[in-house]
Amino acid sequence: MYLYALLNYMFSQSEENYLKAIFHLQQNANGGISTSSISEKLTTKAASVTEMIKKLAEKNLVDYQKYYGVQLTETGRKHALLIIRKHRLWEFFLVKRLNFNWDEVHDVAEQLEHIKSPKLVEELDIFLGRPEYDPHGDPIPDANGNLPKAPKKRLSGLKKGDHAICKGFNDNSSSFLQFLDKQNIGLNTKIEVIGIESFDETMTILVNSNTILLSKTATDNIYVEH
Amino acid sequence: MYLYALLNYMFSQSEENYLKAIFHLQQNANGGISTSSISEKLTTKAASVTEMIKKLAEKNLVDYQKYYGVQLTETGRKHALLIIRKHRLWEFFLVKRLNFNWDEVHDVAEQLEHIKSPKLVEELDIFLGRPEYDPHGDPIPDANGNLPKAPKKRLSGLKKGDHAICKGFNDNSSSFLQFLDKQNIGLNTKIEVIGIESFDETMTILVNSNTILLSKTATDNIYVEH
DNA sequence: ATAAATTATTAGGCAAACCTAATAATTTAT
DNA sequence: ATAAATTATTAGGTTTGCCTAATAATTTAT
Ligand SMILES: [Mn+2]
Ligand SMILES: [Mn+2]
Ligand SMILES: [Mn+2]
Ligand SMILES: [Mn+2]
Repeated sequence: MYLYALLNYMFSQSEENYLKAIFHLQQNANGGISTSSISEKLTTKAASVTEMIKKLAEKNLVDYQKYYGVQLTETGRKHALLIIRKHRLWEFFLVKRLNFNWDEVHDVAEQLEHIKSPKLVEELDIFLGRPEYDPHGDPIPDANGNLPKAPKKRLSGLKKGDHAICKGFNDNSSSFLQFLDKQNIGLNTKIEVIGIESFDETMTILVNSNTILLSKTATDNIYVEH
Repeated sequence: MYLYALLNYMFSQSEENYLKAIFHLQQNANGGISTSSISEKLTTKAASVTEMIKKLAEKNLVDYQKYYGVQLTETGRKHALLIIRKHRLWEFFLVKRLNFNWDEVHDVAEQLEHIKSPKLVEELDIFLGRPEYDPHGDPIPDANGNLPKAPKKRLSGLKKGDHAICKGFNDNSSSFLQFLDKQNIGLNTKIEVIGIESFDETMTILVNSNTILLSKTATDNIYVEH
């Protein structure tokens, strides 16, 4: 597709990182994305964000209204999804083919997602068997930017006696992923809720016949299918 | 290895491209590498080269004597070899795993060679079965920067009646590689010299029972084992 | 040996992507 | 409704890596 090829060579790494950040911020927000939230996500200063936002608006990747934040245009959204597609395909590759652990792949994928080659993305996708989810359970957009949107439910929403399967995480940080490793919780792990403390919502669950305690913070960050 | 890890995160893409260019220029030259040759190889202006060279000298990657060109230091050479290792491993990956043709991989490898992750290089190498040669017949340096140095002989040096096996090319440009494809000449192709025109050294060779004519320019650019 | 031609360096600028400090607009509190 | 606090923008720098034009050193030709 011609548009795709064009899109693919047009933007700098920095611009791509802004698009991705705005896309992710839009997932849990309605209305314009604030300068400060972008600045926090990218650990840059607000002044730099304003500057970049103007450039992105110039290129029709975002709609920008001074003092009222930005929103991705359709073009901006498509390109953000392409970067996310590449990020997640590479993470899958690293874990499933190169023996990386799931807590080691993010930083490398942050680099690989900027490699510009439409053929590479397509062939990698084929090579990997067109995976639908990355190693953290996050959906991989297809070549047209379509996301298999499975509505996610938090483990913290379950009740005593409920059975569930772990399907993803809100927090993909190495430290949380390593914690999950220690508790033997991974993608598609079967879980049973044994009990919930009334005073702080600490949850007792059963994982592979082991009893484990999880804080409310932890259970909030675990998505399940129920 | 600590030195390796340090090296691996220290240099910009631009600096790495200079190191690689200088390394390749040193292969066919003795003494200092001239500013103009680097400028030509990287298609930048001489003034930019002088500037960058000073920075590389500052970082002890090259020895630089004003007006007499540069030479890589041991550290510079090690790092150049790491970039070349990555470049060639990725080319191998693209051709052998992702169905790229050998004339399509160079530009993508130019991007991939700058990805910074020692683990990625090592795991990729293992995944690919520790290949010794890239798809163009160029040797892949090992993790310590050692190159399997097979002395290369030009096809143009052979005589009527000689048999040989194609082992590499001096020119890795898409156009030359595509020309070779058309003539059914690839790595390890068996060749027999049928005759050589005395006036322009055009060579008649036998490839898979087909008779082919190759210009002196072409036979100069084909390396053989004999 | 000197002049001409070639090659390299320096000087001075520019664009991208950051920054800090100063100012302006909006939002929240009184 | 006004003042205070918060958030965003603008103004003015910095660094990296590139450029052109001017100058300097080296090499080649006479
Ligand atoms: Mn990630
Ligand atoms: Mn992920
Ligand atoms: Mn190459
Ligand atoms: Mn190659």
